[in-house]
Amino acid sequence: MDMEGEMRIGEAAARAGVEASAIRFYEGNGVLPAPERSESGYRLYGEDQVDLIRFVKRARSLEIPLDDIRQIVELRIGGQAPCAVVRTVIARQAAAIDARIAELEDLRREMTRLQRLAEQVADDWPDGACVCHIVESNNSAH
Amino acid sequence: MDMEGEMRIGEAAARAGVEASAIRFYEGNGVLPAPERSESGYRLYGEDQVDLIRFVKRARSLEIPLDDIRQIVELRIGGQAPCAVVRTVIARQAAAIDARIAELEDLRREMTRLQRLAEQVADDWPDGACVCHIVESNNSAH
DNA sequence: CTTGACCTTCAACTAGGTTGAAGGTTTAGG
DNA sequence: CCTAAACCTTCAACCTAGTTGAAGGTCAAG
Repeated sequence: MDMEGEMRIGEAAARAGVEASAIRFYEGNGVLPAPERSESGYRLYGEDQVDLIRFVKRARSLEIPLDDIRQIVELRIGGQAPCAVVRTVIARQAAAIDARIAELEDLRREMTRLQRLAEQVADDWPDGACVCHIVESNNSAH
Repeated sequence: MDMEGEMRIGEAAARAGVEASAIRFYEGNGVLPAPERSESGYRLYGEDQVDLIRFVKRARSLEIPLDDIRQIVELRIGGQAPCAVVRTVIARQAAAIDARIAELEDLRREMTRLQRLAEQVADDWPDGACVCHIVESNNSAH
């Protein structure tokens, strides 16, 4: 019942929904283990490896850093339950996302302020008014 | 009245609030013009150059791409009013920020869902329950 | 036996810088 | 005068997370 190594990288990539180059990149960076090779040197993957690739894809779609993913994958491969680490990583990522959203909302408010300022300038000198200085004249904060 | 080139890169950087290495990087990438040099090869900046560096810093703090900033700086140096481009760039950047915020809010909702799922699992099997599969079991969307 | 699809490795590119090595300059103090 | 600190120079490597392309090997079909 040795069903290992049924497919090459192209099919594994298609099944997991990533590009083959991404799989090679993950392997090269220690995120995924080196798979079997055919006699001629082709990488060969089984269903379980495809599951692992899917896991990495899903985690990346949550924008979790590869360093964190690598840790979790290592535990899984080592046969240990990565639950605690998964919880920690999710919490950390949630916090990072919150922080980034807050940052971007600040920026967005600032952009709106600049746009209103630009309109104002256009109202004051309607004929080809100059908006050039609205960016440099407001170095407050950030 | 030749007051050009009163300071070296360190002071210019300090006055503009950036690192000297960033100024060299901007110059090397055509965002800032090459400044005068002293006999011994040191870069020399005047107040107007410092203003230009401040402008770049301010624009970067709005996370405007260097390509856009370079365009605006080129117009300014060429003596042309960059107003129209500034308006366009601000609008484009505002749209980009909106898009990114929406993306991150989706992610944030997904993280919250995962965290609730993890609690649920912990409730069902309170003694060292396994959360490992909550990430890989939800490949919907994204 | 050739064509095309697939695979291999390695290197370069993306954005926006930071960090460090190896070496030259300037300035203040002894 | 000499030296040590602080400053400057250029160039190269590193960061994230891959993608793209070159040069070449493998394999099935026609």
